[in-house]
Amino acid sequence: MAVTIKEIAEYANVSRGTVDRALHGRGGVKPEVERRIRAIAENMGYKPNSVAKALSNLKKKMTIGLLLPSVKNLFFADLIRGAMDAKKALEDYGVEIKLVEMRGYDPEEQLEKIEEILNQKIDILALTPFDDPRIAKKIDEIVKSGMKVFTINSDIHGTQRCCYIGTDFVNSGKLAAGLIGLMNRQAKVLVVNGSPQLLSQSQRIKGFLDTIKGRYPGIHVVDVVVCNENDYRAYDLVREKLKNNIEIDMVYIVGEGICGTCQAISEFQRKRIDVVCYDDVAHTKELFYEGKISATICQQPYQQGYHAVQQCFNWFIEASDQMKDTVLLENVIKIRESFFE
Amino acid sequence: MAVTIKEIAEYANVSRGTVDRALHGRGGVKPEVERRIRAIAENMGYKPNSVAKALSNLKKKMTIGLLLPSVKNLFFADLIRGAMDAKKALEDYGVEIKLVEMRGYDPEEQLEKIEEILNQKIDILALTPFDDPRIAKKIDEIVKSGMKVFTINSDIHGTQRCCYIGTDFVNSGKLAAGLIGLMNRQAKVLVVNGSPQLLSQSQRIKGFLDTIKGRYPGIHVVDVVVCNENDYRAYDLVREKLKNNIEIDMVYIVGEGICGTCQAISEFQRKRIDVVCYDDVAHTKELFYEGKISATICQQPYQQGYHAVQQCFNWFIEASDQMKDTVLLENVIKIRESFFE
DNA sequence: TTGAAAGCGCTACCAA
DNA sequence: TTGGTAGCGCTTTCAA
Repeated sequence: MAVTIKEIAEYANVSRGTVDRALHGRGGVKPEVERRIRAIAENMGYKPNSVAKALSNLKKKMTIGLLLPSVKNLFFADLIRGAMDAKKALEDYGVEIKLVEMRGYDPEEQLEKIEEILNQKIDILALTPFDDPRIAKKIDEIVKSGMKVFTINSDIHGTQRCCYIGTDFVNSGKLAAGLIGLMNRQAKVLVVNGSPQLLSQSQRIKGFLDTIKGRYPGIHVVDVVVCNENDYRAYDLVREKLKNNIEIDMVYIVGEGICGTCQAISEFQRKRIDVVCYDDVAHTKELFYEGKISATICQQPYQQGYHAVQQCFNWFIEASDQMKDTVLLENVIKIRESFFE
Repeated sequence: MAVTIKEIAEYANVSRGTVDRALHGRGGVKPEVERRIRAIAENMGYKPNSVAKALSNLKKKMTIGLLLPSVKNLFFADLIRGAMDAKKALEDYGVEIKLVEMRGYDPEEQLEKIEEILNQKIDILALTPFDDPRIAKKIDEIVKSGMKVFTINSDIHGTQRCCYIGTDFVNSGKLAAGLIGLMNRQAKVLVVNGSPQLLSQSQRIKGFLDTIKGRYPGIHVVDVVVCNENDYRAYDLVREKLKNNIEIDMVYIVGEGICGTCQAISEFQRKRIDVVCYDDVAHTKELFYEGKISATICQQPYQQGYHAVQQCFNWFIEASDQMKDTVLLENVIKIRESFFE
């Protein structure tokens, strides 16, 4: 049986209360006594029992404010599912979640939503921040006011946030390059970018181009088009590019616009064109089934949600010196056989 | 705040002890009273608090006997790491692990080791069973004696084991076929089998062949060789096959023998040959770095170990009717860029 | 068949 | 600056 506070108290000839105060530096203990108790605890190999601690702290609920750009977004629906499952697993510890959803990528709107969620008596803020200096500033204000802030799925640099839970976008770009390299070392690639101003996508493209330059010099990027995350725009753009650049045999879709792109490709009957894209959403499975996508690189949204809540909880119960600054979920490559028997 | 036993007791005008006995069917409660208490609990939406329960049960340690063919095996070293991390996370709940390691695949030896581990006062047995009727019989005996048995990494059919934690080997064979199909729809494949009598490998080959037949008719299996999990044997066999079958441009390694196979290939200078294999062990990373492997399909050993301990714990604290019969870890595809920046 | 009460290990509050 | 004690929710034991 592990060492308990009670045992330390007996050994040190003080009360359990004093031991508790000493070990947690709550003050009100004579420095000399505190040192002695600390030494004894160290010596006996004391490790607080987290279950007892949790039970004792049950009264204090911990509420996580979760702010996500998730309206009508299947990726974030998965993420929320993960968060809610984690919440269920931690319910007995008193964990609660207040979810605020928004749509689109407007920093001003996000600032408003942040205010809204802060008004709901939360203990921790977890959000997917937009890459904007106003948001960064707001986050630092919140942290300064004493609240912990966690970033999910997308990080924001130069702030005092506690921890980022998400993937490495540069790496996911490299993976795309590697997959294309495996399929065809002489590939002629059309890149379909969703929105260049999104950090995630620019990082992917950076990783992609770096890897091609360094390791697959035979691969040629024919063109890069921007579809503004819109399927119809993607459809038009890809159709035109395919018509005018018959050498294209590979399409790399960096953001949304997957359905539109695939539609344009399947109408273009001249040759086989492989598609590499991201995530597993809406029609991904169907497109694999029809052979329109060759590979997709997934961000594990469910895991992101689950781990985010888990991390918030960990920080809440003990914000020790060496907590994780980053929890990186692996980029998972999926092919047709990942989905079908 | 959630409903507690105390509240139910007050409402029902009985003591907390009676409520506990009634809800858990511990006996010694008048059937009529028990029904009434049950109804009230149901009505109030009672859900026992797992933290309090755990604290209360702290005295009873739970010891998992873990029997693995892990001597000098890096794959299982990872698995053990996962199990130990899970144990550390559950230490405060009183979880202990007794590890017994063995080497090789001899059922008789495994029977002995099972006896050895049973003598150590364990509450639960978790093992990687060999696919042998004697082992199956032994497992059923153990289960009949009242102990729960879990299978890790490799299942054994037709037994009363509680839960299998591992991957789907048929699927991992299908994935190999899919990857090869992406790289070259006309591939001429040499299959290097480790040991045909291992269920895992025969299942992989089954999945592989099924998928090729159904979906990649252009792929041709030139030959299947058996290297008995031995690198030197693999080296000899592959070297000879490459010499005599110059059309081979793809090698699918189903079990061990990766280093030997790669060595033979790199000595064979005539053309580019892609390699698809399993797991991430010993020299995998190095071989990727040198470009000798194109893709590997990983079983997530760490996760297997972690989830195994977690599942044992879940079953131990409440063996409800609908526990999971299987925990399937995903087969994870890795390529060069999964390992290097 | 039931009630009462003593823990499990930790926190927090009040009194000294 | 300390000690004492009452919980947190559940289990278990002893008496009644």
